[in-house]
Amino acid sequence: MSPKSVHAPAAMSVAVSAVIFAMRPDEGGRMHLWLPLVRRTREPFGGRWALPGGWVGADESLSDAAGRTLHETTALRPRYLEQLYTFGRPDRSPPGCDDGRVVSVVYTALVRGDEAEQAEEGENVRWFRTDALPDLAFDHSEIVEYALWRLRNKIEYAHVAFFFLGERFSLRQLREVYEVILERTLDPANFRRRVEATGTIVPTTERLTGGRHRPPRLYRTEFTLDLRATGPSA
Amino acid sequence: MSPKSVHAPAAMSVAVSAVIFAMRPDEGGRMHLWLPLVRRTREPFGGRWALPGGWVGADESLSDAAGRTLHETTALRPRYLEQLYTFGRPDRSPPGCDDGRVVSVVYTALVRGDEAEQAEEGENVRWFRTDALPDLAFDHSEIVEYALWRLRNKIEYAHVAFFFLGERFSLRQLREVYEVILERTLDPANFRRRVEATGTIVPTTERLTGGRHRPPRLYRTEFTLDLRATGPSA
DNA sequence: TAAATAGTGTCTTTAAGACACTATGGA
DNA sequence: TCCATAGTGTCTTAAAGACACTATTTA
Repeated sequence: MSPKSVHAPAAMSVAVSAVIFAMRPDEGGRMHLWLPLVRRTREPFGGRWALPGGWVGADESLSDAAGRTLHETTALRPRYLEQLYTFGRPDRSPPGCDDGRVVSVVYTALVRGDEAEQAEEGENVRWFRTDALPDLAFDHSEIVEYALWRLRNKIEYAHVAFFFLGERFSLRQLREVYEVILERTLDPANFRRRVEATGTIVPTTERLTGGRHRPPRLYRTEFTLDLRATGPSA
Repeated sequence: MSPKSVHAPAAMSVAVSAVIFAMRPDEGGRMHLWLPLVRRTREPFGGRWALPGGWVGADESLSDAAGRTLHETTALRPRYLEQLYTFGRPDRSPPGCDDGRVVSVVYTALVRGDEAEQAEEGENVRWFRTDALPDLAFDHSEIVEYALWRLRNKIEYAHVAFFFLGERFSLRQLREVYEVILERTLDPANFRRRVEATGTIVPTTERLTGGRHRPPRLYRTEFTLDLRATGPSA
């Protein structure tokens, strides 16, 4: 038997959240993926960590709302912001929750490591390594898992790695982004050939000095994300 | 200057729509991609064709709502239903529209050709070839374009072609699905090798008789879509 | 036996991976 | 001069494509 048809919209709130990824070294200098979480100050899940987010304004697009709310909590302004998935199970919030039913449109954002440094951190905002996350509020653990899965797939066929890096980068830095996300090492020689063949990077005359070894050439990319390629401009 | 922060949810309605694809021959026997549209009986866009859809019930998941509303209008029960994208620009509905602001979670569904035959058709529900669509209501033309783009990409790496076919199928039928979606011909020999190598199809002892030529072997697949691979169970 | 499609074999091209080797700046 | 990493060359393997060829059923 089918459920009854619905002739009028039900009462529902629309929220946005963001999974914000950054590539940063740990204390030992090893690179990892990190994301910022905010501590909930209210029930439900008071005290638990959650993805940054908030309500969508009446005259605001979903992506604008995602950009605004993540800026309000983390002070970040990512260059990359893409819709990930919309979560709307009726039981997402525990029973007796004030907010009623909430549909969350979740975005993935990518920021550079140096941007992440500048991001405000405090008692209620903190960066976590993706391989050492606490149990999150709501279904946010599941959401992060899915965002990681999508990022790993996406990096294989889309030019998203550049969003983790600055204007100029060495091939080692680029390779490190791939290695951390794919969780395996890549042959430097083969990686170089592959990425050079795609034609998405351009060598500059600059070199990266400071290491105690031969300084690598720096590259740049004119590549700017075509949003039509990843999702409509919505 | 940033927009003001939003401390309470705004009034918004959540709707679902479905882009339902089927593979069917035209009068001349040539295969094409088709989708069912419904004629709007109310303003805005009264008389224009639109994607089937409706409101999300208060205690209904988004995918359940998508399945229910598309069944109500087309009588179809697709085996494949996947979230495509969520559209929420504030100006999606023309000004002065009764429904207020609407956020639409759009799903893609795949059905077999013989199922499509059974689907009710009438004055207000009709199948259209994807290469000969009228101007649709709202932003639905843009949505269909994006769904087509995603389908073309998806068929390259995911096992979605089987959802267009019945329990048993010849390699030619499978190849035809690929050819129609990718809009190019594929070498039969190389296609056979490629699809056999993936191990997703199993030969049966049956053959497809009736043609005036050597009858092809029929294959089947135990493959059932793992929804975790395409999107979380939401 | 002719038409038509099923199905096989094989050569070429291209991309990916393994890995040895040379190059060069800094301590 | 040695160390560490940058960067090159080359061989092997696997996959994709082109295309000739054989096989089998129905009209």
